[in-house]
Amino acid sequence: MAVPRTTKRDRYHHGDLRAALIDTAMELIAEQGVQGFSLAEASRRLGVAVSAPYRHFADRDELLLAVAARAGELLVAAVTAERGGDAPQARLAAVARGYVRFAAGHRALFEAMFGTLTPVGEPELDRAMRPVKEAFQGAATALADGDQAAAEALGLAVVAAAHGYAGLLHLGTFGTGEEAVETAVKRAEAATLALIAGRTALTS
Amino acid sequence: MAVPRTTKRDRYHHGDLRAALIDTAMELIAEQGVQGFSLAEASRRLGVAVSAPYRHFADRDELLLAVAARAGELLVAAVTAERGGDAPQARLAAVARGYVRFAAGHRALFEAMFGTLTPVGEPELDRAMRPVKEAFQGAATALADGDQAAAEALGLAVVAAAHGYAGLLHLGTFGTGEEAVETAVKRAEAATLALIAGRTALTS
DNA sequence: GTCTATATGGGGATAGAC
DNA sequence: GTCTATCCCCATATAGAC
Repeated sequence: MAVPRTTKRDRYHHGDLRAALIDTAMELIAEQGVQGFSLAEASRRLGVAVSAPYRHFADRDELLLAVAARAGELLVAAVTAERGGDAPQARLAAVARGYVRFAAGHRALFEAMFGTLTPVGEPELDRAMRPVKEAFQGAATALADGDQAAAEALGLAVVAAAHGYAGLLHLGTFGTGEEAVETAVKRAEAATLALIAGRTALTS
Repeated sequence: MAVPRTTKRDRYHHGDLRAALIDTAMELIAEQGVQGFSLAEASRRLGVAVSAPYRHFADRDELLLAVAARAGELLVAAVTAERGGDAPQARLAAVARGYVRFAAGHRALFEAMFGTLTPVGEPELDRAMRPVKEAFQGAATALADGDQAAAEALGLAVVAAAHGYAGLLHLGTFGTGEEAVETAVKRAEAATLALIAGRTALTS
């Protein structure tokens, strides 16, 4: 009655359960959100015992942390993929657009990175965010006239704005659907340009 | 051994279980975070059966939604309480400071409002945020020269920035402790001033 | 060292009694 | 409106098979 998991001969060892768990977790989270995800269901999908994951992760949160780190890589990729002209202003605005678009297109993963699960200022999460911040600051450097502190301040301000618009979008402030996404993206871009225009106020 | 709940005679009916549940939930959330909160524990604290809450809330999420709404009221109060001079710029900056300070001082409640729990663009949550946005937009109006759309855009931009700095603070970007809080508050204030200075770019 | 089988305890949720 | 009883799912721990 029971369906055999593989025709040949079930390998006793999965092979790469750790990576498979992260992949499956990301799928489940994308389908049902973070709270809808369970170790048990991930194990079921992979055809392993519910206790198997504990060979690779101390607990559920540790797996979620690994997921958040992977999501961070995807976010970096999304942010650097968005292209927009050569002018420094345009590049920084493009990064902000990419950030909001990622949040819109991968809502559950985005929430997995920043959601409640965060125990207490998890250093792993800040580490995952570092490349993202660097992407923003890299684009901001050209606008800072060699002033390191100014570049850092501008980059962070644009990250914060993009992050905030993403949050408002998820709250429904701009409505729902593709139209809402575009509104949020446009607003984040405009705010980026405004921050650039008024950037002398950032380092008072 | 068991402590009687009332000296006189335990009323079979609690009286105002709904309100008591919201209060207790806020306490538990403040103590242990959102994920650490359970209906069962709240029921235990109130001396009622675990099934009693279901007369007042459809499920756990519905109670959390009520908590988020209450947290929103506290946030509005915190935001309007922060005073800072008469100049429109100073008032708007004060609102932003209040927002970040609230996020810092009531982290768990703040996360309860914006955390993962949000099913899908819950309208209740956006409703809870509306007064907050209005507080920002009210302060922004004086800077918009009677332009309604400009006031709305500026207000939202400042909300977004404040929200973003709050998120970065919780991630540990500015470190931990009171020092980190002050850094985030200062940065949010500076970003507000920068957005004001460059606000013509917001409504292109 | 990696996975299975199994057991414990807790929490969410429902049905029917009071 | 609340309680008791009940079910199911899940996180986690332990012992043992491979």
